[in-house]
Amino acid sequence: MSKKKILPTAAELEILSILWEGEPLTVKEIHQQLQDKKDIGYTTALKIMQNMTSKGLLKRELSGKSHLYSSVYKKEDTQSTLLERFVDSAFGGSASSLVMQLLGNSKTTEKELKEIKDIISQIEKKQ
Amino acid sequence: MSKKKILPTAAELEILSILWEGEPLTVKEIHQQLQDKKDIGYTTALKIMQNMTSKGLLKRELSGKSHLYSSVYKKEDTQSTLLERFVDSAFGGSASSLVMQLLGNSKTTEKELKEIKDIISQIEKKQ
DNA sequence: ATATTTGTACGACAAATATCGTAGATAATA
DNA sequence: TATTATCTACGATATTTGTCGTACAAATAT
Repeated sequence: MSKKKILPTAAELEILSILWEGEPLTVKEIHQQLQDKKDIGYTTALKIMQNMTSKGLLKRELSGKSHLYSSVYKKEDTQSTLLERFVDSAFGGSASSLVMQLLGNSKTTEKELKEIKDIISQIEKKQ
Repeated sequence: MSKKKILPTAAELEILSILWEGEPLTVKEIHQQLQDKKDIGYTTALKIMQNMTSKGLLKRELSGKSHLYSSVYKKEDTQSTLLERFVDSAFGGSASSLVMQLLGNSKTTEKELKEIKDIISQIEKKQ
């Protein structure tokens, strides 16, 4: 038992986020997209992605001279695991108090509020 | 402008969580409570708390021979900042998709669902 | 007065992460 | 063919965090 979950670090998550929008990608493409956010060297991006591959977060295939990378785990699965851990560590396991913070936060727009409402009424219907 | 926010690490957050339940506390008291979760040495807890004090996460006052520690930032403020960063990094800034994950998660109980609903209708009333 | 307990301070160390430089291989080009 | 560009592989290094051990000071107990 106990397949211990490998969770991405902050830098790794940035790379995963890019991949989830359109896999597979080369290191070059990832590096270019990363430039929008922060300024790191090509080999840094490469190294991180190589490490992620060793850890089992990414897989890759040869394409000509270079590699095409894609994520091993689905976006939703990774998000769900990260979220679970976050609720536990930052909100003592209370999902509702997390949502309370979220809705009290000025950054949560009215549009998002409506979306959240809709989600809830849909879930209610199912039960 | 731009006082950069100091965010607690995982280990630091555990200590903060204890403090938020009843400040101030001594290192000894914190260390004892930490034992429930994990087995670390006294000086480890001490060192982390000293580092947190340097960083500005904790403040302390002398009380006899020992120090009484308390948190500098309110629970809600820290949670809010952590949450904001988490939404950005793990959910591309979309709070509603975070809530969707949360509500789809089997670990979210029906009681929590109701609480979340109540929060939302309260917020709606205000607007 | 001496020994023990209780606390802090400080330094050492390991692990994980992030960062990059350089080397070497292959492909494209001049 | 010789040069340049493009990639990967492989260290080297810095930073952060977590972890203690040891030393030292002060209070307490014997």
